[in-house]
Amino acid sequence: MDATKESIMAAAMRLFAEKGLKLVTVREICKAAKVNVALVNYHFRNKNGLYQACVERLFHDSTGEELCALDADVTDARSWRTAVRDWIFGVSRALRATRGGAALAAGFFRQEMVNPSPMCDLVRERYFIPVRECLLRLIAMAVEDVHEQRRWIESVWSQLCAYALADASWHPHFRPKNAKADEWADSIADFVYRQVMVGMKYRAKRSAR
Amino acid sequence: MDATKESIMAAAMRLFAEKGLKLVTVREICKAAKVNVALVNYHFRNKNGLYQACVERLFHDSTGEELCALDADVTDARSWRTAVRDWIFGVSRALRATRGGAALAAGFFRQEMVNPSPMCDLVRERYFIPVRECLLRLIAMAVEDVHEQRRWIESVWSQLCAYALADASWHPHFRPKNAKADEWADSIADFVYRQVMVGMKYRAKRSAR
DNA sequence: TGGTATATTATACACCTGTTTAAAACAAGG
DNA sequence: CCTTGTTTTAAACAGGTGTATAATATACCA
Repeated sequence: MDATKESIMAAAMRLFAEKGLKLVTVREICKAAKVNVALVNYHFRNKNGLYQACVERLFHDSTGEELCALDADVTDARSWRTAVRDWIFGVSRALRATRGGAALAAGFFRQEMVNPSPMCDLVRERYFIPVRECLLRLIAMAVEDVHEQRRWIESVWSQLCAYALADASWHPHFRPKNAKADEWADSIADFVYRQVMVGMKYRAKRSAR
Repeated sequence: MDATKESIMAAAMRLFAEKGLKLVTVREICKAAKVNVALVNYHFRNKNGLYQACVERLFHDSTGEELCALDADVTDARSWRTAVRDWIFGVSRALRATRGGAALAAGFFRQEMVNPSPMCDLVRERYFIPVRECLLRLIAMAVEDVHEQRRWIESVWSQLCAYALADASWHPHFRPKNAKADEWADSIADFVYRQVMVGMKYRAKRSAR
């Protein structure tokens, strides 16, 4: 019954994540899913409906749940540091995942970031904002000024996103030769972590909460 | 004579910068240029030829020339600091230009970065690399380790690029309310500058050169 | 087994894509 | 004037796009 529906969604997710809504054709999806062209309209109303279904599923079982709770157990400077580090490495690896659901989410994210579809809002509210909020809470434990907090978030976020946004064919040109892609990316994440550690110092606040 | 040729190129540049090679149609360009559809093939061989002509012109009178010479006059710590600052603000403003040739260059850059065309190499060699090389020379005056130099470049570059890469519709969501776009972007550029100043210290080297 | 609802198929529709062609308009020099 | 070379035009080409339709196949329950 919905075996074909699943087959279509699987192919669609892969292709949409790779090329975005506009550059993927319905026939392309159906050929990859080995089903008739009319079935996407039958099961999903139209191309946009299929895209919408993909986004909703992908960000319903929200990919970044553990990234939103990293600030929960912070009690002292040491746990704060590990939380920050886990967040940075978690986001870094999520954004450049190449396999599994995380890779699909990263693809949709990249597409929506650069070429927003009507589903852009959902992706933002359901994924970006919550994940960033967690980092905001962590940073708020160390930085007083609200604007400075935002600048720090933007700093960390943009450095990690750059890898996901730039097409993969660019990376080799901006990387030391003889350096493996993953190792270099991790070394950059570590650099961001060190930046944060140098730039701010955790201090326990008993005031709010 | 070449009045129509110019008209076509002007319209094409604007549209390519906005939507990229694949999402712009020949008819769309010709309608904007108020010329017949066949003229783009007559004057530029085909759609790709037109795109190629746009890129070549745009990056021939290379937009970022002054950004490549900022390290020339550095003699002491103070001139080094202003050179770094000028580079950061120069690149930041170039990448988010909204008018003139710089805006077109920024658009093509964004498109090539995310959805590379066959002209990607030219854009990289003629624009990215030289501009980044200048920052590399500046950083090399303060940081010994070669890998650390690269990480710094990547750090600065990615933070500035993030603004250009993310679609403009995203920015309002990641910005303090009541903050004007340009002011906020400048404040981020200043933040990057401060990061660099905190992270490294200029020291005169009489060794090489 | 027959009947009904669901799922799938092949095909067609109207429109858009980049590109081509042959005819027309134009320029300028003899 | 006519001729020659260049530019512009309208029309058409072959192929691709999303979507709709009517006919078939399949499932499942009475």
